Amino acid sequence: MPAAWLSPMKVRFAPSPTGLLHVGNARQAVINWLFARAHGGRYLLRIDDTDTERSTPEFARAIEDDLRWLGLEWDEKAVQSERLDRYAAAAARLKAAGRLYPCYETPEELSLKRKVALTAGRPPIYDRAALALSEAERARLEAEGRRPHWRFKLLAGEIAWDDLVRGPVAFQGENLSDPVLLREDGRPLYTLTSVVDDIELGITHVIRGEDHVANTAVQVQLFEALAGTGPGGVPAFGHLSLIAGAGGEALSKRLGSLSLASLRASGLEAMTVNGYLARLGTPDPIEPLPDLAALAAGFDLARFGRATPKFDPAELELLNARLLHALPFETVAGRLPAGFDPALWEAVRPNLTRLAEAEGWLAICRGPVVPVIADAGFAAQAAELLPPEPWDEATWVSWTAAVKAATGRKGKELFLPLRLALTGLDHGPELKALLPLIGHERAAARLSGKAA
RNA sequence: GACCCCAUCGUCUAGAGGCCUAGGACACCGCCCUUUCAAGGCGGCGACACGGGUUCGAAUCCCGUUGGGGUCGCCA
Repeated sequence: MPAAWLSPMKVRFAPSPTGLLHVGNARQAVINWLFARAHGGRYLLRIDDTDTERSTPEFARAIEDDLRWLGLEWDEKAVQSERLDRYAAAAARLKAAGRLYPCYETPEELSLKRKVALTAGRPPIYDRAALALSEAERARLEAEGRRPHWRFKLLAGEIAWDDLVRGPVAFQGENLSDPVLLREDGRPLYTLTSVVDDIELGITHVIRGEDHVANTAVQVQLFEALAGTGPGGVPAFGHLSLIAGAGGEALSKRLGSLSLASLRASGLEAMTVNGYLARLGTPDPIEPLPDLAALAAGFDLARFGRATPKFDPAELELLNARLLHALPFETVAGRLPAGFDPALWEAVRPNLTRLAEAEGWLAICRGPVVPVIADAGFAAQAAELLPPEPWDEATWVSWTAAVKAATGRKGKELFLPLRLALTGLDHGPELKALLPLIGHERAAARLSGKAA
């Protein structure tokens, strides 16, 4: 019996709806999805909206729209703001176990402490002053009207795990700061909610950015406190390197136009974005692939390097064009303007950078097109030689041969004026494919200088 | 500032001491094909950050320098 059946793999993508999805987030989403798909696992979308000040339903909706556009459908969805009772229960257990302790410093006091530690050359780790408070002191603070926030008491000693992408990673508990799990107003914080959900929703593999490595060290102890160390306790972790801008600048801080929504609005194909994000940072070629299944085949987390790759929008452009050039008609038919057929698509496809450009070529066939004619005599002569319909791909060859024989023109002298007259442009798809689509009536009119 | 990670062609990377006069993909350049563009075929340009070690031998190991990234929130 396959082990996967006994303990199905399950991953999650957990965005916080405090902004639009950007390429960095999207990369995590794609990679998690592919990982689940490649291993027959499940994919959970978790909306991390515990930051009530910054989270909005609009952003949550926009994120879901972006994911659907990419094709990253989720098997399950959880919303943290609907699970507050779970977090409260977990916090109660931690308090009972003596791992959660009340602290009374104000944010101002804490930032002062950090500043002092920093200038003294010490790491800005919480000094656990609250742990030394006597019962009487706590009572006095409470009497002053102070409400506590609660910290998780970290254990000293090594915290180690075998990272799915980074290999062995180790931290010393004493070098870490006790994380705040409950705010003064009682709201639970990410460090807690994430672990509670990972346990209760059965997450087996946590794949996230390397900005979370230190969190993982802290959360490993939380997993152990809440779920134990046995199977089903601490999940496996993989920390992907973050991506940088083309200039090497950190991306997370300069999202700028790199939101997924802007990429989508610019007319890129979803598979262009998926393919680029799934391959960047791996030795596998960034290549046009028809669908997510093709990307999932051979997907291996271990292929991601530890260095920080650069995200280059120009690569996206190139990939999009290559993708379009290989796209079968059936795949895009629904997104093409009415009037497109396989023949026109085949003719036009190699000239596209963006799918939206296809419409322009349809207009060339349908008209009206204002012809560009430099030599009216030549054009008229060519019009005379137009054979009667029906036309097919051979028509162009036989017609231009006849024009060549009659006028003595050849090469560029022959072909460019015809293209200009027929399409109004000096470049475009092969005319042997376009001519039958333009048809006799319009071709004749255009060659005689009339818009048609 | 402290701690962690990283450092090979323009870009993504292969490389786990001799197989490397460093391989691939994309980009770029040239040729072929071609009315143009694209596609395709063939070819070319192009890199081990720097300095010390270790070794018979280093892109590969060690130390340092420099550069880049990350973390150090009552954000996630």
